[in-house]
Amino acid sequence: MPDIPAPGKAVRGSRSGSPIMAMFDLLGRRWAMGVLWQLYEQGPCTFRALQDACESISPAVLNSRLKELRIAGFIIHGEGGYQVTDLGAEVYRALLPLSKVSKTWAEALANSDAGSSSD
Amino acid sequence: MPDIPAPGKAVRGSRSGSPIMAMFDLLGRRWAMGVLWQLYEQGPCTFRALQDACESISPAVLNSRLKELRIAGFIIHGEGGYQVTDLGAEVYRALLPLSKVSKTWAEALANSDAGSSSD
DNA sequence: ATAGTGCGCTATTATTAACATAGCAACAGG
DNA sequence: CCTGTTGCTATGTTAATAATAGCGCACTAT
Repeated sequence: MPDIPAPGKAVRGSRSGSPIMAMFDLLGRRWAMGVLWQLYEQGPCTFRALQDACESISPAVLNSRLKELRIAGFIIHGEGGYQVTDLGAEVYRALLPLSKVSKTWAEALANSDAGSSSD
Repeated sequence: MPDIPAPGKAVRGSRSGSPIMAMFDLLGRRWAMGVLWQLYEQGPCTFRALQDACESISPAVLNSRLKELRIAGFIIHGEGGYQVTDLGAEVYRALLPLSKVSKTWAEALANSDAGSSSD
């Protein structure tokens, strides 16, 4: 198991482990944000339900991300299956602005596509 | 050149290409958020200055991320070197809540570490 | 013309992460 | 015992990233 990023320890982009860089290191891995996002939206669910929600994630990667997010304290594996913690929910909410921008992005691309062929 | 994620096209986590999943696919790559973050903080700068700011990014990866972010429309390569676009600045601002949570995370870890040995 | 500098990258090789698929061990119900 | 579901691991393959060296270009000074 590779080391899990955490504030205070050397991470990608910051040898001193600045919190934001540790966060980037943790969430900047394949499926990390997607898993957290889906887990929040689905509510507590099983490994396989989460795997389904992600459409095409392999169990090995899902397990890695779950382990990392669990050690980070963003999710737990309790009664009703996997679920986000309070901290995890905060992270989810911190991703909401990104969702908003992504829609702006989609519109910007739609406009530039429409304009590039006719004008 | 591998394909760059964009809303509307099949991406990791969404075959239909939902904007947020496209965003996750784009930003969920090594260094992607870090590069955008540093570029915004540094202001317009050269390839090598940006490489320095990232402490330990290889030129190949930096170039890949820059290409992807450029195609996405988050950054441009103009007069003063590389710099974020208006859309890129919006993405940066959307990452600010994540920075805030990362500090909460750091404190949570510090507290749990302090408590785990004595209690 | 030549040498030096900084620029944005590319080439190369090695290592690591991720993918895809199959399947295990544990538990529950019948 | 048989079937189904659970969380998860093993395996072989492919893609991504790392680490380092260095290229071609433009500019400057000599």
